[in-house]
Amino acid sequence: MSEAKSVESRPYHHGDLRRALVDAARRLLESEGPSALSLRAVAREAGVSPAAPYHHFKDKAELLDAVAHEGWEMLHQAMDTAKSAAEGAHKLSALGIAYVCFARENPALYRVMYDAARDKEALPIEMHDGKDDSAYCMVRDTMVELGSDPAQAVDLELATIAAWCAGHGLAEMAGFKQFDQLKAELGGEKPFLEAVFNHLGLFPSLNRD
Amino acid sequence: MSEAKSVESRPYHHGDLRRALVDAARRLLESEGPSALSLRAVAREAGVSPAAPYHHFKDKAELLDAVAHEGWEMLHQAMDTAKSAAEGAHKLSALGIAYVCFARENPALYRVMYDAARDKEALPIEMHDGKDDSAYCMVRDTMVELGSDPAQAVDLELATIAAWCAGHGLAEMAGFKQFDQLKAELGGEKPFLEAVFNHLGLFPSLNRD
DNA sequence: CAAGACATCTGTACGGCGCTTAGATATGAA
DNA sequence: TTCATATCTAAGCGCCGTACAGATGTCTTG
Repeated sequence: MSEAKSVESRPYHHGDLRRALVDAARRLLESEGPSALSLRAVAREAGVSPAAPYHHFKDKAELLDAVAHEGWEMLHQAMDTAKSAAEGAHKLSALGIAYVCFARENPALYRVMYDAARDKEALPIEMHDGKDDSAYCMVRDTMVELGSDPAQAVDLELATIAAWCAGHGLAEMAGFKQFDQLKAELGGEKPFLEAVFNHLGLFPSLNRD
Repeated sequence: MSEAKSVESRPYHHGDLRRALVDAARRLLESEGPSALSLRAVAREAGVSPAAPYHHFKDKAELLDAVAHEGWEMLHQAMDTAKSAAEGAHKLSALGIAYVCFARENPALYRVMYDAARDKEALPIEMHDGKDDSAYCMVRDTMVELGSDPAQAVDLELATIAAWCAGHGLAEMAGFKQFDQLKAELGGEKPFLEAVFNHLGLFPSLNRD
């Protein structure tokens, strides 16, 4: 009874269904794509009845929110890693590249993430220790580290917005067939992405060196 | 029999149902939003049975394609008008503003347009007289008019892509709540959009004056 | 003008969907 | 042990996209 079956907190009589449902959703998302992600299919994949998820999520959107949330965490981590690996003025473009690469490597997940954002009309803001720890905030912080004046709050915010919008746009369109030839000429997708970012003049420090 | 009932080409016995369906879809899109746009609802709005649309469209996606197509035409026209109204170096940012404003004023339509593009993994290319007459092409042409070297084909294309991606990203995110305060500080949405575009350094001619 | 070919539309049906409700079952606290 | 409560199942509602058979109107051809 009191013995822990697997890791921690197995609150009730079926295991941790909430966790299992999110995992099942991510599995389906990868294997079948976003259009196959029905609540019933997720329940099926998790081996429970179609009504079971409603004890853990108010509705389908709330389940997708949970999936999206994990996506944002993954994106944040990917950007964090890329920033650490880059040097000085390259940190900012490294963030952009990491952002777009994440979206391109996880297209279905990225779509769920932004569908949720569009519905809520807001990017997710993740607070840790009372501080905004979102990926968006990370871009702004990096701009300051690279020389943007934090006292010029409006300019700083506008530059961050411009950068984020460009990243999102590129993330959604990098796979479009129109660009196939250009990608081939430039030697693949990653060089293509870097080249596009180099044509964005929003990073003064980028243009300088 | 040979008398024209309304304008031209009334091919058959119910009128021009294809036209009526697209109109009904656009009406529903405006009044109820994209989530209410079911094939059955469109048929209902047009006053026909749920199966009738299948004689004019292969499936729901094809109907939405037709709606999206009209959206792209409207966007193209809005951009064309804006370009004509602007002077010299301002033509490019005028295009960007017009693009984002169109998306913001027709959010549901814009969503249908890009959902279709994402599914096809391609922007629509509209040919007239054998020439690419798409809105995307219009941006590239404008860059050339403003001094970009058409011989540097790769650079020109990259700059166009960067500009388009930034426009799309901003179009999707301009309504996010995170930006409400900033928009208020800047005196509304349009000044906000202009400010973001000014922070995109992709337009050398923009930065110059 | 008659007759058949054809395009167009309706009626009906199928399976899947999101979600609700009622009832079964297991868990944890008194 | 009892009982409230959390969790899950079974069944069902109305909606969806789509298919198909048949009715109805239009056009062509003789």
